[in-house]
Amino acid sequence: MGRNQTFDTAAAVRAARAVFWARGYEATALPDLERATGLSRSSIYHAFASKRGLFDAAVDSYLDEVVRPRLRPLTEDDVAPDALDHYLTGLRDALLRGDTLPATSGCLLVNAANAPIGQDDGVAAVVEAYAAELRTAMAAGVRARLPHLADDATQTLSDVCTGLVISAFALVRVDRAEAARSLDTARAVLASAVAATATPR
Amino acid sequence: MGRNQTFDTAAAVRAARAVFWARGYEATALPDLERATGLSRSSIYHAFASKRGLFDAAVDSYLDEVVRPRLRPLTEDDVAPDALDHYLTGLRDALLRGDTLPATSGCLLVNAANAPIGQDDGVAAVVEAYAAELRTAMAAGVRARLPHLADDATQTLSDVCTGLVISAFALVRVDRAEAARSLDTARAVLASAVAATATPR
DNA sequence: TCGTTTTTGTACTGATCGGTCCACTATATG
DNA sequence: CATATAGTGGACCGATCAGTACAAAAACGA
Repeated sequence: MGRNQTFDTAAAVRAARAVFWARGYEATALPDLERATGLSRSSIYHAFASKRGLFDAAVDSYLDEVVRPRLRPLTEDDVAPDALDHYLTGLRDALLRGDTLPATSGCLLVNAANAPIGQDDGVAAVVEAYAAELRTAMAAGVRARLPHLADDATQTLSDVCTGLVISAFALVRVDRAEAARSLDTARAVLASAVAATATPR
Repeated sequence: MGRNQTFDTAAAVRAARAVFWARGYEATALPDLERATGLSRSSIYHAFASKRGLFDAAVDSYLDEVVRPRLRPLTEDDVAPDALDHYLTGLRDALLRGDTLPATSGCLLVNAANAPIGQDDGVAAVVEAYAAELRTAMAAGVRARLPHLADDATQTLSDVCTGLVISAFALVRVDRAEAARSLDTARAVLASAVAATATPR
């Protein structure tokens, strides 16, 4: 009983997500969100209770629709040997590709971590979990490429990749070339580890 | 002729710097700056012309009084072999040391890069220059430790250190342990490069 | 003493912020 | 039909924002 919702919630969240991604939580004003979603303020508050509620929905959708799809080849049951290299080159290309959101605005969550909203316990927990997810995926990629590597070397290598991915995100907004270099460095480290294992001197 | 300035400009900038560092440019309000500096709004505008002017002064003082002193052992004419490891452990300890500004708020410039103020060309240029300065210092540290390393390996190694330092800064606010891990990873990579060079198999 | 500069206090501007409220219309079920 | 929910529009709230204006006081050199 009662009227059905006419707009697509997921689409509205995606539109809001783009604004939060590009401008950050604090700098995004209600009129921006009304414009992006095509919804009136009343509808926004009806559907999401608050600006913060919409942001939380945007973060969820960011993880589900942006982060995890890109990470999938590294999180599935069997991981291809070149999956990690593909991830790094794919991300590199994305950061260099014109005016896309990743290129101009990096990572929604890394941005949030270094903004006032990052001090919020809930947001901090999400970012922390994201970093852990990233690190697990990197480790899977390293293991797929170098199955016989010692555990501590595997961990160091995946921590290197994780850190360089994060630093790439932290730098894109200001220096796209430096961000790409960061990802190339991760690939170089990986390649030299492979070379060292394949042809021990 | 005329009254002399009674307050210490450098001290006022330091006080403002701490607020910008902890809260970011956008979230810092004029009353915050009045409280921190002990100056009235009139005096602030008289001395620094604008909030932005004070921020620029804070950034300069951050580079001169925070960044470069810590980097000095790596930027002087002759660099000690263990200077880079000292830098990394020193930074690691600073990020873990209680309620200091680096531990709670990371790096003023990395924070600025991921905030709306980072879109400003002037600020972006400063952050870019900072990243370059960091990378040069890391390279000097690597060369001091491994003088006979090939050029490309030296560059990769210093890029790894630079990236892991940046990622540590990008994560402290949200996950102090992960940030420390990032710096430990840099040290581990460095150590294994040393081991590989010292005892080639 | 006289001008000059520093510094403060206070009040103000115009704009924007997130959020609320309400009246109204539209569409669904029963 | 009644009733419940979806959605809009617009006015409004109190708070806050960066920045300005102005007068007064305080400390300096000449």
